[in-house]
Amino acid sequence: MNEMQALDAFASLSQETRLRIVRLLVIAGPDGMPAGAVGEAMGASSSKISFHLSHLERAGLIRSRREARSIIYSAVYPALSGLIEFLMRDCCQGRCDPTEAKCAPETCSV
Amino acid sequence: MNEMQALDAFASLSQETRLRIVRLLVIAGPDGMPAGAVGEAMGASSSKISFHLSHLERAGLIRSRREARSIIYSAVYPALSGLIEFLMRDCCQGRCDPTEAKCAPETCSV
DNA sequence: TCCTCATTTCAACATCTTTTGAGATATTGA
DNA sequence: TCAATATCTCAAAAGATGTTGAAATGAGGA
Repeated sequence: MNEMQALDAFASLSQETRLRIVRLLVIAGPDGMPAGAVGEAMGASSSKISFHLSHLERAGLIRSRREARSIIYSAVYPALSGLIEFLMRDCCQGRCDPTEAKCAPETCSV
Repeated sequence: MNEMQALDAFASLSQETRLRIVRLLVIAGPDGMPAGAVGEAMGASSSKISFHLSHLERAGLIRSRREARSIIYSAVYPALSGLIEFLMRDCCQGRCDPTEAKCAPETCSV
């Protein structure tokens, strides 16, 4: 995960419809769900959903596969968890380990 | 952390200067650093830095305290780590625990 | 008190993002 | 092959966000 990827990912997640789509797909699990079902869950037009789904896919947060007539979208879990790793990298100049537990900078400074 | 707070946080992190400020403050640790030093590190005008610092503070990702003439900014760690918790909530319909370790949905579906 | 330093505020402008609706494309079953 | 279904693309309009430079505020020291 580099800065540019992180920026794209955060931009993707900063939009209400897209954040909801990601959470829906996180809950759905690795099998994912078809674009149409996502659209129905969001109550949004197909072009709107398509726009947001490709935005999320370009950012690497979800991916798609075709299955018969449908295109199935699913969450890319490592991309999501990689975001916090990127944010917390070098936390407190390396004096604490944010991957071990919740980063507790009170315990690692001075 | 609710949806609106998460949207604000992600929007804050989706801008290059702001993402760099947060990473700088994460590395700086809980003591933080004055606005002027942040601006110098970014090579940006004071009004630009001030705009982005208040954006981040409004989103709850950083906070400030006055110390003599300077205003010292520091990262709010729980707000940062709360972001992934929010994203991963109910992951795979609760069949895996994303806070325990990296969420491994391969092991929790079907 | 007055001056200086550190930071914030403001308004105008430029730029980027999202929504809309119409039409295009791809896959399957009759 | 044709019709039906599922999804995507595109351009224009609307809306949101970031940048700039000048002026305002607020704290501390002479």
